[in-house]
Amino acid sequence: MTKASTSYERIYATVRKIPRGKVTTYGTVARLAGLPGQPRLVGYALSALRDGTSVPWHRVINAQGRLSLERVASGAGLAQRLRLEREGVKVDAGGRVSLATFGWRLAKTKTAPKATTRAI
DNA sequence: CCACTGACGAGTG
DNA sequence: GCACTCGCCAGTG
Repeated sequence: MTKASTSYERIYATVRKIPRGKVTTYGTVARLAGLPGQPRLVGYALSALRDGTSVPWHRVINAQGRLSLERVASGAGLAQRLRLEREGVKVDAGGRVSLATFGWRLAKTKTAPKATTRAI
């Protein structure tokens, strides 16, 4: 991987910075990774990941507050939902998450309802 | 080299 | 809130 230092590394590094109990969007990750306007690359990079990865990809959802994995109708979608709930993130029946509440670096209003980050 | 697809975002109706 | 369109880059046939 000497010359393989693709933007993927940056994306993975950014995703790893996401604190537990919080979620962020592809656009935010792309921006922090130094790839503004390239949210697709984030999704592409994450899709290249596999089980056992040290990257909390399940904390990355789309700007609509929905789990992207549900879109591809994959068993991973359910796994992501369980992982998020396990971290204290409430996931709607439709696979939607309240970005205003659990959005990392996205907290618009003064929401931040106490630290939902409870012991896991 | 060209065309299609894909874990997306933002804008419009 | 939902559906459609366009734009962005990378991988595959």
